[in-house]
Amino acid sequence: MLRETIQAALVEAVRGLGVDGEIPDLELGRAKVPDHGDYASSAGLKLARVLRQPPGQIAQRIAESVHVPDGAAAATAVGGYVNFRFRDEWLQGLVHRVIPGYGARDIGRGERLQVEFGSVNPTGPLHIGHGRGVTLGDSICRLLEFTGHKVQREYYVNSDNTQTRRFGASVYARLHGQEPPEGGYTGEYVIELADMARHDLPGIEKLSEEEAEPKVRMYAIDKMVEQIRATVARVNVRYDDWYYENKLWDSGLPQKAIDRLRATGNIKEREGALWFGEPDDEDDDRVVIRANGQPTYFASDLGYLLSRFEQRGFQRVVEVWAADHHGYVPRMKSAAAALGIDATRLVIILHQMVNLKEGKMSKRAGRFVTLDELIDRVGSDAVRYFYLLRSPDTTIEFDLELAATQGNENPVYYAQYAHARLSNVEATARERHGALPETADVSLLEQPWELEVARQLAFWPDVVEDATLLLEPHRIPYYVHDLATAVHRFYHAGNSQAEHRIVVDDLELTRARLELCRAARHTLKTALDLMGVSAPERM
RNA sequence: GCCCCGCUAGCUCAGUGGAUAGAGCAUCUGUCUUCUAAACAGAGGGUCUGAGGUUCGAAUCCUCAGCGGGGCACCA
Repeated sequence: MLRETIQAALVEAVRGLGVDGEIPDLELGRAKVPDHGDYASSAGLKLARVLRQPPGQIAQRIAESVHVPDGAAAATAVGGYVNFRFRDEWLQGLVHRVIPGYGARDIGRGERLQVEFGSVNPTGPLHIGHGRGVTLGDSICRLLEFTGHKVQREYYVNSDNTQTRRFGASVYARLHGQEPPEGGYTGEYVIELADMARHDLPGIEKLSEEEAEPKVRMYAIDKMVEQIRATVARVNVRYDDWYYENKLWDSGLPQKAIDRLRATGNIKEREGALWFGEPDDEDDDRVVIRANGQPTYFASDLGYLLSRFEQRGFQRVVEVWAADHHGYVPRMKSAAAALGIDATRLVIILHQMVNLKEGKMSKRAGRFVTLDELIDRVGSDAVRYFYLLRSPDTTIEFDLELAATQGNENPVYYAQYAHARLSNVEATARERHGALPETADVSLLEQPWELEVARQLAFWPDVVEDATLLLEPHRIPYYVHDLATAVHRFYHAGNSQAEHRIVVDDLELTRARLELCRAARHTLKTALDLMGVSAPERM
């Protein structure tokens, strides 16, 4: 990967200037102005103090001595900056080296990690806010898998908590033709679930409430999980495991965690309940076992930590949560630490909410717009593209009217169209020319719009690395857009001047341009795959 | 009151402490006898919420303030 190579060359050149101690961050990054080249570093400015020399002079000496392997890029000093520009020959050669899966690097070295995402209470259909979590989590998994991590994708199914009990009670009430209890679930689907339960659980109505409620609840939860599974599959989201809370209780891990924390002084008894907190500080204490003997969700989460970090041995766990759970982050971190688990192994990604312009969502009232409805309206590809386009820190204001009327102006088509065009032109070449030379002479790729495509390809590994290390998939659609722009220009050059078409009479030239098409198409496909968006061959 | 996120072009948003702050949409002007016009070329549009501070250098880091959203349960 070139960025890393240049960074190393830069450091070596700085050593050559006689700097032995720690070298400050030389700020090697993408040059923002085309005149400055492709990568730029403020090395001269950074070292001015250490070397007690003018920045321009330092940059000059670095530019003269720096050795970029393979002659990949040329260095020039401008002011205190050292700028690097790709050499055409290197860009041409790169085109050959782009194969399917280009950009993958073994960053993870086989690290076993779990990504737990989308785990909403199975008490109703997924709405558009949940859609953000599942697509974000799924793309994080795809990135990690692409970069040498061993990923397990998990959905934690709450089944025994207050919310799911309320849900079960609501279905039970409907089963008997009654209104759901106070604070229960009132959606139409609850009535449907009651009808299904009546059919699938013969005699359920005759049982006492005490006997019937758990059966009805588990039945309804299973039905909801089934529905959630079907919904996420529509947006290409896959899970390895659906981990049920009741399995956790059966394992005894929550009790084991509590016992351990009691020994460390993190579990305290007060007002008839068990609390978790710092041994000598009551301020942030949270209830683990209620005064009535019932455990809270926090008790199960303690066990869940042990399940993953100890019993199943994940080196790292990534959790994707909606931002309304942010207050829970410090508690989970301190719980992990108290259990003897290095808290940095627990990575929590928060994403902001998804709002509708028309008004607030309310799950209980059943007025929400479901993820299924959204997919029906705009299609899976657009759903994923739009969710992933935003940084997790930004609230999405979903304009349903606009989303529903989207056509040409939809950015997902821009990227897909580039892929389809490339596929089409390759097919056209086969039709028109039949057999082409086996190998391409990439040195024939010398037009600026051709080299620009290659230049974009050169940046792809950087994007993959940054997105992986920062767990920020939104970098991918922005890259896809840049690459698609280069592709469209490359293609379009042939619209105004026939000799610049990809398929021309000159077989050697055609072959070279097809090689560029192939490289760009593979990279577009790879990037779209990471987003879970399809790469059509025809549109 | 405390905690989290945001505030960048008319709108929606990018932007690892670096040079002249970008994109899409919207608006306006051009380009199909064509390998796909779902495209391309171009134009206009900015007090990066405000005030201090750190730094050779701040949209970016720190402090304070404002506005918007979210959270502060023996719910999850």
